[in-house]
Amino acid sequence: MTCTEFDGYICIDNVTDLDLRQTLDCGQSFRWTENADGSFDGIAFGKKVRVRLDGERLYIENSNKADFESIWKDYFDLELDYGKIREQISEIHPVLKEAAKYAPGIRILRQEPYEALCTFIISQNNNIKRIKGIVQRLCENFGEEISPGDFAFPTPQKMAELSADDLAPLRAGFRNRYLIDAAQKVYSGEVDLESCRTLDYEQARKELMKITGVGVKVADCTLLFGLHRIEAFPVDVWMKRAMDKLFPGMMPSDFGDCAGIAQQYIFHYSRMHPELFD
DNA sequence: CCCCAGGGCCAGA
DNA sequence: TCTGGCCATGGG
Repeated sequence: MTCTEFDGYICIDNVTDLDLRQTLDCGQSFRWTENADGSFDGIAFGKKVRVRLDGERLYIENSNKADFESIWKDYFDLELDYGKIREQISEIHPVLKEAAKYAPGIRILRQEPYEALCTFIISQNNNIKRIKGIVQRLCENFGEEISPGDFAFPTPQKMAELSADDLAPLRAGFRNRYLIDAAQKVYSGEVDLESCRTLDYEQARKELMKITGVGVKVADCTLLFGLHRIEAFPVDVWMKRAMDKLFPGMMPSDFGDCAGIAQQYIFHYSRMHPELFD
């Protein structure tokens, strides 16, 4: 994998096990939109880019080599061998092998922890389309405008000075006060997101669950998608159905130390095959 | 009118 | 510990 810089864009070659739609539109991030030509526009870590995949070449527009090293290499998790992990987890169960083969281009993004926390607070008892709208309004109203019409995800500092009523324009309903509590506890240091990278898993969960509105599932999603704890295995309504129908008798702990990656294969496979659960 | 959506809180067993 | 009602909002 080498990164070459051109005028205003970069090209990374030998990128395998990556499909942009499978990775950016599979319910782990809510800030990417697909263009008619298959490229995606998105904002992460305060940078607006357009990404495009041509065979094993990943193009990132509006970027440079320094940002690749400090942001995008990790964001797309390009240093983890997903082919090898798929081989490992395919041994666990034949249906998991099938699910992994169905969408081999899924990768677990390394998003900003605070953004993952907030977006999955918003996700509760909600659907992906509406989650995207609320996240967009959150950024437009309270994030820094990094270029005309483009907004970074708001900082905990900015959100901590707001009240739940200030979030009314989001139309997020009962989740408003959860977002404010998250901002205040992260900003004050009462909840230390960075510590959750290395804490014992149960302790990391407890740390996040100090926040009102963060239960087991939101904590697991934050750990998986924001802190790259790939042993996390978030169980939502889709995963409950999948566990009952496709993996009877199995538990999250049966999916090993890359359970989170297995979880994404299963989640995506289940969403694409709703007829399995009729 | 109904039901559901990448849940969590709270009260009452 | 486990369960059911409730929570705002919008789409089907």
